[in-house]
Order: sequence, then structure tokens, then C-alpha cells
Amino acid sequence: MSSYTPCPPSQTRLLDVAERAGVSVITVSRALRTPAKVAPETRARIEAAVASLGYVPNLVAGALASARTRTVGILVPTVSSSIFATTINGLTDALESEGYSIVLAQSGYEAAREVAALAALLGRRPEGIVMVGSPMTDAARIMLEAAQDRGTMVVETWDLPERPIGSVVGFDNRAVGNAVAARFAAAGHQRLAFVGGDDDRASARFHGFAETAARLGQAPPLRIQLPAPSAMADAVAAYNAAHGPESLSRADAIFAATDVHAFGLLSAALRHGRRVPEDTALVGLGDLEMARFSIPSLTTVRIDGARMGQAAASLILEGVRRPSHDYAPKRIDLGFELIVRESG
Amino acid sequence: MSSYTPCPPSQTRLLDVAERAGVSVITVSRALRTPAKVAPETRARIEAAVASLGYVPNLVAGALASARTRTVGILVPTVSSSIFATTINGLTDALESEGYSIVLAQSGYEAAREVAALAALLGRRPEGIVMVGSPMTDAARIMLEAAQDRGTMVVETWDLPERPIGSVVGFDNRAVGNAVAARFAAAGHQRLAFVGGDDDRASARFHGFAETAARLGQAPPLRIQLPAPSAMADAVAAYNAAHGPESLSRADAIFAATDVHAFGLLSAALRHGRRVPEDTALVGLGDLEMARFSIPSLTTVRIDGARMGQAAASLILEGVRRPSHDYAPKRIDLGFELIVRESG
DNA sequence: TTGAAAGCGCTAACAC
DNA sequence: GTGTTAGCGCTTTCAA
Repeated sequence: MSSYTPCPPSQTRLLDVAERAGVSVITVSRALRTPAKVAPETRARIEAAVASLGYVPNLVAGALASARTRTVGILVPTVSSSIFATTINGLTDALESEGYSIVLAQSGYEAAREVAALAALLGRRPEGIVMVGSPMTDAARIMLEAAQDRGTMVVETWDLPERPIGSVVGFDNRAVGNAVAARFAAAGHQRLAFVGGDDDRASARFHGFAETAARLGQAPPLRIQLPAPSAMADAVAAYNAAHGPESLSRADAIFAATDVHAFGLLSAALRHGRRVPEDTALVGLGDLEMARFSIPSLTTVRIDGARMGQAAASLILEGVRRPSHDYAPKRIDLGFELIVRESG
Repeated sequence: MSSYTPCPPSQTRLLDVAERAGVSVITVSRALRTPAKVAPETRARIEAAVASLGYVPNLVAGALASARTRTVGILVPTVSSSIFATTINGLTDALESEGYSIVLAQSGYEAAREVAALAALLGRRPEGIVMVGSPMTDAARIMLEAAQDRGTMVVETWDLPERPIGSVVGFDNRAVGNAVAARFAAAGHQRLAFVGGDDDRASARFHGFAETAARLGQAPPLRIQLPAPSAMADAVAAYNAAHGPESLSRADAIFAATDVHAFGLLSAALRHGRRVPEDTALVGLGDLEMARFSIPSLTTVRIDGARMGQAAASLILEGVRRPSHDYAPKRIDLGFELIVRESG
């Protein structure tokens, strides 16, 4: 025999509430989850017991018993870059009212860390998992596919991958690049440049940018790759360091992969005495709040990050209510909008 | 009797791995958690079985059985305001390598939402809970105290509350206000103003600011309260809207509760043709990356958000390893640093 | 409207 | 080094 007390026994349980209220545990459970199924009088006694004991239901036990964790995992490259903040926000707002909790993990744009983070998330048996972008490795992809096969909702965001794992809520990063190049060409710019990381989405933006530039008879854009995870300082350094024919300062129009990079470039260019947009036009992506207020204000590609998070939440909630056999992954293109301001 | 299959039975379990490897479940469990306690040969068979089945341990079941969830909850006012991003970052970085997951919740600076978010977090039985700031209500405080009594590590951050619940990692918001006022006074500024939200920490900054202003014979600073959760646009609006004697545009030195507010004020002031710092000196708080690169660059109070997160993680990990009777809450003052740049 | 029994997938304790 | 047994706190099914 064993007494099994890993911790001091403490912790108020459903049983304690039940005894106090003079009912069985299952009645307490029902009173808490489906109050309508319990007689008002019983319910009142139970509620009093709950209050007097300060009972907080153990959701971990509930999750194990019901095979529903009411948990959603989100894997972002980083939380530092405010660019994903609205997506996290939209997701939490839409899920918390449904009783879901968010488990947050970061990959730091590193493949190994992504796999580890995913394993940690999946072990918590989330009902849904939201990826910013697509997995970087096959290993990660396989884990996600396996999770999906056993009923986890998988949603990729911030992109429209050709070979999605499950559902997708995003926008066409290549089309974004096309649009920015077209605008630069129409404005008569000749020496185009692109500054950003080397993740899939940034690369798609660049390819679209280069593609349209070529189509419109422009010289191939200069591409400056920043080591991920890149920050404003990296963009500034890239601007300052560049010399010779590869110099950013020779560009008359720069597309920055994110607004964060754009602000760095804006600062560096102005400090170098260049006028923006006259000497160098500048376009960012993300429409951070600062874009409206910088001087000059920043022309940027607006992405509705909050709606992306909300849509991901909706897809997960819908999918979870549905038997897996009639679950059809969805593909939602939220589009983007070029917000023309002063910088280009 | 019952067949109990809430979901299609699927899901690889420890038992499946055990059968495949020809051992008992507990041996598999050990091979996964304490490989040294299992014979190399057995371990190899188990590892092969794990790999071939794609087994992902169910951490929820493990958590229930061991009464250790390996989970830490963090409650932030908002993730949108990049001001807390580094804290979240520091916390995740320090915890993920230890196998912990982060459960994220937002209060939106609303008391009711804070209580709800806390209930959701506490139900997950986190081993630690990190608060940005202190609870807004007694209800929330009581919940945290109860959680602490049953062994949860509670850490308040971004402040040094007089009546802490458990451990604290923060800085003295009032002293920050003192320091900024002293600097303004030394620079000969006469008409001081403070712009920020009305949460406890912002208020403490204001009180310190006003206190030192008074001590140095200054007129009482103007205080502009922004409705929480406030953003850059609110600061801009406050600047633009103010008329008459309450006008921010009459101030010759403004202390903004956060860098986000400061950038809004900077933008608005410059757009109004005022020179910063000549006409209006400006100091922020947070030392966001942008502070180095804005034009003019922003004088600000640097807070080491990442270290705050890391320190909170350390306190939790230490506390969790220790029997609760010799747990003594700690109070860590990480201090702050006035970073003098161009704006003031 | 309420309850009894069984069991979710795992780990702690104690044997051997 | 490995296995047996019991049980974590809850929800499910089925019966009354």
C-alpha cells in the first residue's frame, strides 16, 4: 500500500466542495459547467461551498478526463519584434472568452529551437496550434501533420503556403513585393533595394519585388540580408556599413521587410543627410502605430495582424466543435493594403 | 461497465511504446525522463519504439500524476505595447530550456478581466505566476495569496510594491519620477508635465515626479491622464487637443510614462513646429530600440525588461525546488538608468 | 435531477 | 535495473 502524497495534501478538490454541499462530486462538476442541469436549490448550496472554500477547479485534471485541454499553442519567431503582437492579441482576445488559454513559444527563427518548442507545445495537447509562418524543417512539419491527424487544428498565418499543413490565414507575401515594386517603378525610381531577414516570408516579399522590377525593365534590386532575428539596429548597421556598389545609400527606393527595419533605415538615411523620400523612398510592412507618426510618416504595407489572430481563433473553435471526418482545412487570404504616406 | 472513448481512441500512449519495446510503462517513463536509470540496451529499444511510433508524451497526464505542471503563467496588461515584450522574452528564454511552458494572459488594464484571466491561469495550476505590476483588486490579490499558500510561486514585476504578495523583481517607479524631475529642474525647466495612464506604476512615477518638483520649488506639474490601455495615438491626441492653461504645448519639459507615449508626443510637438528639446524637453521610459534611432533620439529611463523576466524565472525555479516551509520571498530591485540622449 | 463506477495517461512509492 | 500497484482530480457513461 502507499499513501501517495507527493506534496502536502492541501488543494481544495471537487470532493471537498461536494462534501460541504452534501452532494456528490459529479453534481458539483455539473453545477460548475452546466448550471442549467442542476436544481437551483442544489446549485445555490454548491455555489456557497465553492465560495467559502475558495475552490478553483483543476483544469489539468479536467483536461485529462475530457481529452479537451481548452488550450491553444502559438509559435512565433519572437515576441520582441512588435510586428506579431497584434496577432497574439487577436488570438487571445478571441479565445479567452471561450475559456481557452494560450501557450506561447518562440522559435527565434532557429530550426532546432522551433522543433523543441513544438515538441513542448504538442506535449500539452493543445486543441489548436497557430504558427506564424510555416515550419522551417521537415521534422517540424511532420510533427504538425501527426498532431493534425490526431485531431489538433493547425493554422499557419502570415503567409499563404503552397503546401499548407492545415488551415491558413494570411496574405500573399510575393504579391506584396510585386505591389511595392510597381509603386517604386511608377514613381520613377531606378535603383531598388530590399532589406530584411532570410525567412520564407521575407524572401517571398523579395522575390515578388525582384520579379516585378524585372518585368518593368528595372535593374535587379539589391538585397541586403539581415541575420535573424534582426532588429532596428541591424538595419541601421546595414545602412551605415554599406559601401561601394552594394551600398544602400545609392538606392533611391528601399523596401524594408518590416516597419522595424524601415524605421532603422529611415533614421540612418536622415542622419546621413539624405532626404526621404526625395533622395531615398522608403516603404515598410506592418503598419505599426509609429508609421503614422514618424517624420516623415512611413509608407507601408498594412497587414491586419489582429484579424489574422481572430480568424485563426475562429478556425480552431469551429474545427474543435466538428467531428474530424468533416473537417475541411480553410485558406483565408486577408490581403494587404499599401498605405501611402510621406516616406514613399 | 463502459467503453469510455470520448474521442477516436488513437493517440499513442506510453503503453503502446512499452509493448513495442517489450517492457513495462514505467520503464519507458524512466527512459524518457531519467535515461541514466535504464540499461543502455533497454533504452535503445525504447528509443527505437518512440521514434517509430512518433510518440509525444502527454504532459497533461504527467502533470496530473506528478502534481508538477511545468508551467508558468504570466499576466501582462497587454502584449500590444511592446514595452513588456522583453520581459516576456526573458521569461520564456529562461524557462523553456527547463522544459517549462508559458501560459500568457492579458488584463487590458481592466479589473474584471484581470480576475477572469487569473482564474483561468490558476486553474491550469502553474508552478509560478508572474504579474506585471500588482493585482488591481482585492479579489485578485486574494486569489494570488491562496495560490501561494498552496505552493505556487508568485512574482510581481515592474514595481516594488509596499505590500508584496510573494517575491518581487522590479524597480522604484517613484524614484524614477524623482530622477526625471531632478534632471528637468537642473536643466532649468519651469513648466513640467506628465503624460501617461492611471495604473499604479504610472501613478507612482507621477507622484515621484511631482514630489521632487515641489521639493525643488517648481510649480506642480501638469498631469495628463490617458485612458488605459493607451497607445501612441492617445498621446498625440492629448498633445493636439490641449488648449488653454492645461495645454501640453505650454510645457517646457514633459515626462512620458512610457517611450510609446514619448514618441507620440515627440511627433506631435515636432509637427506643431516646436523644437525638441529646445522648446520642449522630453523624457520617456523603457528604452525601446526606437529611442536610440528617433530624431531627435529619446532621453529615457532604461529598464532591463529582459533581466526582469529572467530574474522572475530564476525565482520560480528556485522556489519550486525547495520545500515550501523554507521558502522566503525575495525582493529584487533591478534599478533603472537615465539614458540621456538628444530629446532632453 | 442526481449518483456510482470506471478510467483519462501518466508518475510515486515500494518491491524484487 | 525493472515491475507492480495505486492514484492524481476530474469527466464520461450509464443507471436510477
